[in-house]
Amino acid sequence: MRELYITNSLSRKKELFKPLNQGHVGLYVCGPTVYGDAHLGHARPGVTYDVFVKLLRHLGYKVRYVRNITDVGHLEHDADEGEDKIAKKARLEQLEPMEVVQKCTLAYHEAMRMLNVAPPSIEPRASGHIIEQIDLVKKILDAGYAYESNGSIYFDVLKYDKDHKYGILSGRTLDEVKEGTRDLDGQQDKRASYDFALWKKASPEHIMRWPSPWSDGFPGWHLECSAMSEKYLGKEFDIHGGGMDLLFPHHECEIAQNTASRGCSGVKYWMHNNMITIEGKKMGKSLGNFITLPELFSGRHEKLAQAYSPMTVRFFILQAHYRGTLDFSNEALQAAEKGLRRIILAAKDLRALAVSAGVQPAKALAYGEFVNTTAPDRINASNTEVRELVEKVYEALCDDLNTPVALSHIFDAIRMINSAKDRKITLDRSDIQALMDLFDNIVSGVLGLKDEENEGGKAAKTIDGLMQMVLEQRKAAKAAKDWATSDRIRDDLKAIGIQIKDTKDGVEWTIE
RNA sequence: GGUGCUUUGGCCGAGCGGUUAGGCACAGGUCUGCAAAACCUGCUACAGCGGUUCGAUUCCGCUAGGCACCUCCA
Repeated sequence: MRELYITNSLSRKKELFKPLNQGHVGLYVCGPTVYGDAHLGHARPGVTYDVFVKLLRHLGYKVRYVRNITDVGHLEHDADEGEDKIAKKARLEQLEPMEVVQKCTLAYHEAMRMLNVAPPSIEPRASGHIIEQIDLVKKILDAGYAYESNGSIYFDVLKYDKDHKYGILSGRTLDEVKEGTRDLDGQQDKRASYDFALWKKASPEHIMRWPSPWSDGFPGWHLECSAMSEKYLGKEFDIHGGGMDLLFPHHECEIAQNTASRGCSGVKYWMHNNMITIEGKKMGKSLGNFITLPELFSGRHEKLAQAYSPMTVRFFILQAHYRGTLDFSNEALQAAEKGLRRIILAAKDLRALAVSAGVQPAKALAYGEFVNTTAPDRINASNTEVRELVEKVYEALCDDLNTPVALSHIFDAIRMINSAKDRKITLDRSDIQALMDLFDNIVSGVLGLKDEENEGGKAAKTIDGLMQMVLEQRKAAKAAKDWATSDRIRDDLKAIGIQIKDTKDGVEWTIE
């Protein structure tokens, strides 16, 4: 199997990926807290880990991809004292908390589907794993790394730090954590400000509550990922992913919980995707720069100059490396839209080339006759060149999922395809086959870039038929040198968003 | 305040101790009845100041700006 390197947040270095079990990968990614619309920020990990999983599967791994839904325990303002996000939303909208959860989960799924993000193998919910979480709390208590206080259970960070060292992922020492932790009101139950809740006793008005040996209450936020990852992937698994903002404290606490309960940190490789920023700043409700995915897809937001299709958003995300921040702007999205279009059109042209594969173009010239001597060598495509190019794409993807570099090589392939279409170069059958494989397996398969226009199905066929009729008219007009009519047809089509292209091989058209 | 990251051409965004990333935009050309598309060509940048080196955008230090985490966040 091809070597794959990923940046492990634990070491902050690129490491060769070695699965715990030959040929199998266990991957856990922190999913959304379902209390609001899916937003631009959700698209990043969604797309990133989707590409990662598709790459792993394409390389031949069997992947179990677990992505959770947080539907309880995630509190506002402070991890221990705030109101539950979902309960708050439910109160505001006068819904059952589970109605909020259902509504938001469906919306999230729909947004992911539109982005061509495949569903995970397992999508467990925190509320469906209360028993496992209570069990985990018991284990941590038994191991002596937690204490009960007034019906709530807290993790004893100080004791844990003495035995195991707290902060291995974030690179913080306990002293640093102490200094950075604010002292808040209502923390009297905790021995130290940096201790975190494993189980919280519910106040009388708190509606999301479950019985436990300690109190009627609810699990701490960090608990669910430890409990569910162990249940579905085992005490130790390969990769844990999530957004960089979760690195501390969420993932740090997971490691502490895992180690305290199972004796090992549980995760071999930690992967973190960076944030999408808007005007250089992280997206957040308080900053007023919050864009949801439905808004993005419809263009209905004051910051949006137009609507952007899901594929445009996907391509936009893939044009940057997942570990870097990616800044949203209309200019960047518009550039992405055009870049994506180029890929989609090239894919169509390639299919057309493939149909006639093996048939040398009638007017094909000898190599030297058309090559501009000042032109770079790359237009002189050859078997080796296509093969090298495909190899580079794989290399880039296996080098810590470097999608921007992979795309840059794919654009080189597109230049080849276009040149072949223009008969500036010739591609033989094996070249075309190799390029077809590249587009099917990587562009469409792994990167998940698909032709959105071609999804209409029935309607597309009707339009196709109509277009043939219209173009027939135009052809007749042209034959009669009735340029006024042929131009009018072209301009009228343009006005309704259909663009005509006269090529050597006939007329092509695209919907803008 | 603590910790970490970052600063690339008009815009987005890779990368590396010495060789053109790529996309978008822009300009010129080829093709075409015209146009569009496509193709070719041009645009060669790495915050500032020092240092290491035969050589630094790439390593080190300082200065300036930006960001993230430390509080819920993908």
